[in-house]
Amino acid sequence: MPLAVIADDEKNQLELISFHLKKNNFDVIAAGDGDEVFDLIVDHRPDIVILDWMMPNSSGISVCRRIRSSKELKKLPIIILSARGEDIDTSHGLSSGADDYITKPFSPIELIARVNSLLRRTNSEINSSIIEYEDLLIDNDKKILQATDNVVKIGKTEFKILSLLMSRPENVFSRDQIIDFVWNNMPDIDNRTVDVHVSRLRKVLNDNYHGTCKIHTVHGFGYCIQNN
Amino acid sequence: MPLAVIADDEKNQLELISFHLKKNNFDVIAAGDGDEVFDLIVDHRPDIVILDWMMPNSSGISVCRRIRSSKELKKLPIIILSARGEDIDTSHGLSSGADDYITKPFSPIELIARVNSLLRRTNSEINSSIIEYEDLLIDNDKKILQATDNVVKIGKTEFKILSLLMSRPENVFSRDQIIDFVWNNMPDIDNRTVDVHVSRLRKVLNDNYHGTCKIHTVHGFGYCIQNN
DNA sequence: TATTTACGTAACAATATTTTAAAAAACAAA
DNA sequence: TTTGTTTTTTAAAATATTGTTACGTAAATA
Repeated sequence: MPLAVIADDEKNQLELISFHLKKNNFDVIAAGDGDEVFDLIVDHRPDIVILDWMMPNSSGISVCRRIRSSKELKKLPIIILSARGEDIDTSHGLSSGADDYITKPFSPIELIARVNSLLRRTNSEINSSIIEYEDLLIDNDKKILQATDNVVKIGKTEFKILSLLMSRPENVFSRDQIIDFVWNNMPDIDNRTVDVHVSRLRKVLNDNYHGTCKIHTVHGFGYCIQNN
Repeated sequence: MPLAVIADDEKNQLELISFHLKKNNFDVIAAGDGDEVFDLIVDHRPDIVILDWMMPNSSGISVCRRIRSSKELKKLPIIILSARGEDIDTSHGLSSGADDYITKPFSPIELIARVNSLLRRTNSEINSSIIEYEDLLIDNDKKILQATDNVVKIGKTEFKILSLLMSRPENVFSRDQIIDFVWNNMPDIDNRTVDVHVSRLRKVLNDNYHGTCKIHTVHGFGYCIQNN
């Protein structure tokens, strides 16, 4: 669940944006002015920030600048909201570094579309996309699993589970952790379902790959991938 | 720091644009008429050019044509400005080779957004004028697809989709990514629409080309172009 | 050992995804 | 305008994947 920090001094606007983001599976932290928002960003490390152009204390632009000049936050995706015809000259200027601009009024659909689009853009650049362990290789760009050089076809769910396990070899993941990751906290997924997918995954690996590692069951705890 | 050359015969306008670009970390060289501007471009090799439609001596459009017909400058990103009253059909303006087209009056924020967006677009691999993969060749200047040497006629949408896929062979693009690219983040394009265009693309390729690669479906993820 | 709890997996049902033809809508040219 | 082209939506059929159940087996506990 991605986390968005939004800042706008108009309470209505703030609630509206918040509502629509939440409806689309975002966690939302809302701020009413520009000073507040920077601290929130530092504390919570959101995946995206949405800033109103005009705010008390510190304008959207100035927050934006502070973000861009911070080593830690430099790459944080930022969307700026501005009213059409807002007088830019009297504000602190335009040197923003925002990734996208949306002019008010905008439709909720447009907002969500722009937010998602921006996240896709920035994610695909940042994701290193390849996870390797022993002679297994997951390529997230190509969406394939390579086992000792032959490409193995697996379903989306198995793909995600294997990605998770391989992201931290030898680390034991509980079924709940796996459900959180694969199904995004869907509350009504049965634990046994995880077993079934692991079982399928094992079968595929068994049939297509005879390397050194496999998925281990850690009784009472969960699963991990490991040698032996 | 990117360098922009701007040309406008109205001094106020010129200064305004210059001001905002500078605020946004651009270096700016300003020209007052159409003859002057071409020399400046040749001398300074800017990253982007912004031209007024109506100028003494040489119109924006004619400068634009000269740029596009120069081997060296062919790829230079160009934005054309025109007053709302100036009744120019957009297609004519764009067919002169401009990459974007803004009608006055525009807000500074819009200008900056468009400039940045254009720079992002043109920096990416996808817009390099020729994309080759196996025995397929896309020529972005001539807007044609060559399949093993015969020119194949395809629609604009199919052209763009194929461009995207071929820009990163074997990379899987989600339907949403495809929509982002082809329809410019339009929020209300149905995912099924992508399928239809891919379907048509496949048919065209099937009928006109018998090479080694084709468009693969990656169930649950999207499409990619690849051998086999 | 007997009992309880956890795990594995086959088989089936429920879902989801993809393909494509065809209708509707949008667009461009004459 | 009409005509022809391209694009988008729709919907139904074809595929593929996923989730549940049920029951056998294994491991832990007492």
